Amino acid sequence: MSKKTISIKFGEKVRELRVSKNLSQEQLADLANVHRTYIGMVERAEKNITLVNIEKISKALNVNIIELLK
Amino acid sequence: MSKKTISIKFGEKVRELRVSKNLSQEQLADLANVHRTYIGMVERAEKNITLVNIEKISKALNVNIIELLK
DNA sequence: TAATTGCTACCTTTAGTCGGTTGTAATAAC
DNA sequence: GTTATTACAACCGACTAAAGGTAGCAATTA
Repeated sequence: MSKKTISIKFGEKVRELRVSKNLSQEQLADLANVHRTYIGMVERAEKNITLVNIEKISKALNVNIIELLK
Repeated sequence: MSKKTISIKFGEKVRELRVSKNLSQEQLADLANVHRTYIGMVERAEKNITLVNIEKISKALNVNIIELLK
């Protein structure tokens, strides 16, 4: 039974996919049209991301939203 | 190809599942520990819900988060 | 007419932006 | 083998926009 919060799991998944696609935080931010510092905050689970931004990031990473929540 | 935003699709799904389980907005709100009117706003896509509240509602509906985003 | 939902308005908290600085690690270069 | 140079991510306030959350009443429906 995992103690990891949903935000932590989500952030880890974003980082994993971003790195696997050889993107910097800034590059991903540009693709998703969010601020560069925001990607770092999401990956570190410092922010409680909204549904619209979850969708933006999933599109920027070229994966289905569901992949980010598995 | 659907023009429905992710928030609209999400709200419809919440309502569909809530009704199918014979819950009022208020009952679901109590289960999820959010306010009664908030559930209505989410179902009507008037709010851009955050990940933490998505999780609360999915647990209250007793479904996996993924079910709410399909 | 009782239960449920919608709508409006409001306040508090936090998501999300912005511009900058700092530390690190790798590469090359002299 | 110490010096740029480059790229990256963490961190830092300060700020703005929007989400979270509540209350009251109108409208709807069973």
